[in-house]
Amino acid sequence: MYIEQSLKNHLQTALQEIYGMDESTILLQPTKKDFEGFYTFVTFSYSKLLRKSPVEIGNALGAYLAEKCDLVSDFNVAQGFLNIGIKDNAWVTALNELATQPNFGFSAPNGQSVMVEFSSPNTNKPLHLGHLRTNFLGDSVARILKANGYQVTKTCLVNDRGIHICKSMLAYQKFGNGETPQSAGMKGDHLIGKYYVLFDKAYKDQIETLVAQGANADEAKKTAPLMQEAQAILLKWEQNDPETMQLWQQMNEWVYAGFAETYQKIGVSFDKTYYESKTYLLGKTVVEEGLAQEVFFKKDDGSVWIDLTAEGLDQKLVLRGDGTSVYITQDLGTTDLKFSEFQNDRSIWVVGNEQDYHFKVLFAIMKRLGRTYADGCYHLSYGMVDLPSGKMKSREGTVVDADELVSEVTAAAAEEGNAKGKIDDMTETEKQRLFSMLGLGALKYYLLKVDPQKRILYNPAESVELHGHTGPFIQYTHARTRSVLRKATQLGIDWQKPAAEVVLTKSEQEVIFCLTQFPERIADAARNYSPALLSQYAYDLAKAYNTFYADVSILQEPNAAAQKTRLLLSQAAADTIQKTMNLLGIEVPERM
RNA sequence: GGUUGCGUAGCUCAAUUGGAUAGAGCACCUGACUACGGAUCAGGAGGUUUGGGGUUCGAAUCCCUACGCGACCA
Repeated sequence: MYIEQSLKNHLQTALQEIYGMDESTILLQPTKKDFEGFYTFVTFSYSKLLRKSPVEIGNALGAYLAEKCDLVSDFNVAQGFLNIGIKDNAWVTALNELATQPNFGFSAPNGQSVMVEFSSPNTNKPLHLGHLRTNFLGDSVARILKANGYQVTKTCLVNDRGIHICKSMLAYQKFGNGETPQSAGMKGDHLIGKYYVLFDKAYKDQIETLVAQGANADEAKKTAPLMQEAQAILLKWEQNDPETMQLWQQMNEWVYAGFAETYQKIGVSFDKTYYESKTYLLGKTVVEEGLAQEVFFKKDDGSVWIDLTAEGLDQKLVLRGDGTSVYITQDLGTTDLKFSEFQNDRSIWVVGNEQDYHFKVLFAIMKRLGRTYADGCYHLSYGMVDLPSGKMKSREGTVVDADELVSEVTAAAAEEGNAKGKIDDMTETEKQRLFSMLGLGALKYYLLKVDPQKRILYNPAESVELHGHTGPFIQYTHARTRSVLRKATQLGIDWQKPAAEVVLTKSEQEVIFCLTQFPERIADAARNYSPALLSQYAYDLAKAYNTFYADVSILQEPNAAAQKTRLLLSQAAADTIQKTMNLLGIEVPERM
C-alpha cells in the first residue's frame, strides 16, 4: 500500500479511537520545505468540534501514528500543523513497488467512453499559433483521459463552408491564373491563405473607394462588389453548382494535404473527422422537434427562439426568420450526430473561451430537449494566445504561422544541439529527428504549462528557450538519466533486485516522494482537464532528480546497496518522466 | 446597456482548491568535488498578491466596492 493512503487510514482510525469521531475524508498536504517531514495534516478545523487546541490534537495524533504506523519515523507539531516523517525503509519499499510496475500511475479501463473534439481548422487559411494551443491541449487531454481508463475518440470538426471559404475561392478565380501548390512551390493551405489575404486587401480597397465617394462604412462593406460576388458564390455552393463545387473541392484537396503535413509534423491525429459542409443542415429537424415539444417558440417574423432566462441566460435565436441556420443550429444537429454515432458517456469540446456563452446555451438547450447525454457535455474553454503587439488577426496577417514556428523552434534546438557536440556521431536523419523532438518539446511545453483557462501572452524568445522551466530541460534530465543507466549496464551492475535496507539522503527521499505522487497527479490532471498540472509535475520531478544527481554519486558509490537503490531510483525517475511527457504529447530522447 | 473572465517579483507563470515566512523560470549578481552528461546544481537580490472594506483561528483564493484589461450577447 502506498504511504499516503496508509497515513490517511491511520489518521482516520486515530480520530475514531482517540476522539470517537468519524471522518470520511482525510486531507494530507506535502510539508512545506522549511519544516521537517513529508506529509502534513491540518488540525485547526477539528479544534472547535473537539474542544481541544490544535496543538493538543496534533500531538495526540502524532503520537498515535508514531506508535501504530510503522511507516512513520517521527513527527512534529507547529500550531495546527502535524508534520509527519517517513522511515527510510518505507521509502525504499515504495520505490521497489512503483519501479517494478510498468503501468504505475495508469488506471485499468473503467468502462467509460469519452469524445474529445479539438483543432477546428478553417479551410481558408493555414494553422496558426492559436490552433497549436487547441491541438496540443486536445491531444494531451485525450492521452490523459486514456491513462485514467477512458476509451477515447479524438475528433476534429472542419469548418469547410461559409462565406470565408468563398472569399478565398473568389480571389483565386480572379487572381489565381491557375496557380497550384506545385507551380507556386507552396503548401496547399498556405496557397489558399494567400488568396484569403488577397481578397481582404482588394475588398478593403473597394470599401475605401466607396467611402471616398460618400457611402457610409457599414453600407460600403455590404455593397462592395467583391462581397456581393462572394455572397453569390456561397449561394451557388448551396445550390450545388457544378463549377463552384469543382473549384471548392480542388481547393479543399490542397488545403487538406497541407493540414495533413502539419498534423503529421506536430504529432497530432484524429479518429474521426466531421465536415461542416456535411453537417450544417442537420440542426433543422432538432428545431422542429423543439417547436413540437414547445421548448422553442416562434416569433411573428417566423424566427425560432428559446427562452433561457430561467438558466440565467437570455433568449436565444436558433433559426432565422427566413429558415436559414445560425451557428448554434448546426451544433444542435452535430451534437446529436456525435452521440448517436459513438454512444459516448461524455463529450469534451476544446474550444476558445470566446465561445463560453455559445456552449452554455448549447448544453442548456440539449438539457431542455431531454437529451440524456447533456450532463456529460463539457466545454474545455481555453484562453486566447495573444501577441505582444495585441490580438492575432489572420486577415491582417498578424498571425504566427504554425509551420514557420515549428521550423523556428527546430532550428533553435539544432543550433544548440550542434554547438554542444555530444551527438556528432549521429546520422543526419537521427539528428533531424532529435531536433524536431526537442523543438516541439519546447513549443508544446511552453503552451501546455499554462493553465488552459488562462490566456497566454506569446513571447517568441521564450517559446524557443531550452533552459530553465522548459520542455528541453526535462528532456535533458531524461537523457542524462538514461546515460547513467546505460553505463551501469555496461559495468554489469544489476539493480533490479530489491534494494536492501539503506540510509537515504534527503535528496533521495525527495525524489521517491515525488514518484509516489504520480498516480494522484494523473488523476488530478484528468479531473481538471489540465495538462498544466502534469507539466508542473514533470518539472518538479526533473528538478528533484537533478538535485539528487548533484548531491550524491551513483556509479562511484562504494556501498552496493546504496548504489542499487540509486540506480533503481534513476530508472523509476526516467520512466516516470517519459510517461508524464508522453501524456503531454512530448517525446523524450535517449541522448541529446 | 446586459452577462462574464482576468489582475501575483522588472518579465512569463505557480501556489495541493481557505492553511505555515506567497514559490519557480527568465533577466541581474556570487559560487560548484579537475564534468557518473554544465541544456545542470547551490546561493543572493527582487512582493502592501491592482486599491479599499468585510467574513474567521487563518484570505492571492470567498463576499462587497472602486479602478484597469479582455471576451460574449443584441
